[in-house]
Amino acid sequence: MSASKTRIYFLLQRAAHRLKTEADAALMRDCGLTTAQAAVMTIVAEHGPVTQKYVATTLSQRESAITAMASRLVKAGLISKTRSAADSRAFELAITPAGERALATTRSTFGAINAVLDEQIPDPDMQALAANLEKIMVAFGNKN
Amino acid sequence: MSASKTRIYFLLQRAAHRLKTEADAALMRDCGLTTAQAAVMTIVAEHGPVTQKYVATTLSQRESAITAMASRLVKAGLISKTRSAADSRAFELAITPAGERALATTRSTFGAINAVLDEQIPDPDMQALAANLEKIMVAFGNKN
DNA sequence: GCCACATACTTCACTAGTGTAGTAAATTGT
DNA sequence: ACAATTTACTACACTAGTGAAGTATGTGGC
Repeated sequence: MSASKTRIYFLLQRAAHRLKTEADAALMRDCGLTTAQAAVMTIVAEHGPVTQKYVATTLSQRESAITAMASRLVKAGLISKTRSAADSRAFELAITPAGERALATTRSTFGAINAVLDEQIPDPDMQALAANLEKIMVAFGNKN
Repeated sequence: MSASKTRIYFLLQRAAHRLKTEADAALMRDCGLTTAQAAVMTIVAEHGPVTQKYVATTLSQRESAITAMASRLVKAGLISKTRSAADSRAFELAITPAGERALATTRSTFGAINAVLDEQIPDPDMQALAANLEKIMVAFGNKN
């Protein structure tokens, strides 16, 4: 079963879209966040003060996407954005206490989603899935 | 390796996003289409005249997304949109000759993308990946 | 020291999707 | 037969991304 026979491109996109839509609805209901916001906030929270460029590269996105996302998160009081002392072109993004609290509430929501995934895809298959997705990441990208 | 340990949610989203971005760029360069447009046109071309509801359900999207997409495709002359004789609430979407030609040019572009995927993920693994993505489709959705 | 280039970010027009609230046509129950 | 409900689609405000063009700051070569 080659890529073309499995129509793997569209299958991957549809699976990702369905999962995203479900996760978005659950996260919005439980935490008032979108999954895209949670992704950025997780990076900011885990890797200390980071530049927008760092977030963009980590998420394989353009800087302009992060400009818009950061302004929404700052407006919502979830992250802070201050000029870097070391490089006055750059900004430092940091998580706020409110952001930390919001992020904490996402754990159980993602926990529930992961539980459904674990139920449907047991351990060795999950590992294989992760490995195959990593291979796709390698095949397409790291042209950062 | 459970879902949470592999961070499977974000891994899947990033892999899908990278692949989509690459495919979008290649398709725009070669055929002047986006992958989202190609997805809708493929459905319209393969399943004869279809309603917008059918396209929305097939792609796990809302009808409002198809309203907007259809109007862009009609504007570009790639599909036609006519009132259904059987149900005058509904429309019938059909591919135009220009749409057919545009869609034909996408084959080799998707062929090239599939070749990269096949190179990175050989046969048995590709089959496993497809099966696991199908499981995600089952776990999240078919609430149509 | 300065000029050319690279880097960090912004802005804008665009595609593409959700979700809610609406309209008009079809269907169903009694 | 006709009211209530469902269905197919639209409109709108919103999030979220690309890609191209622009600004301002940093950096390396000479």
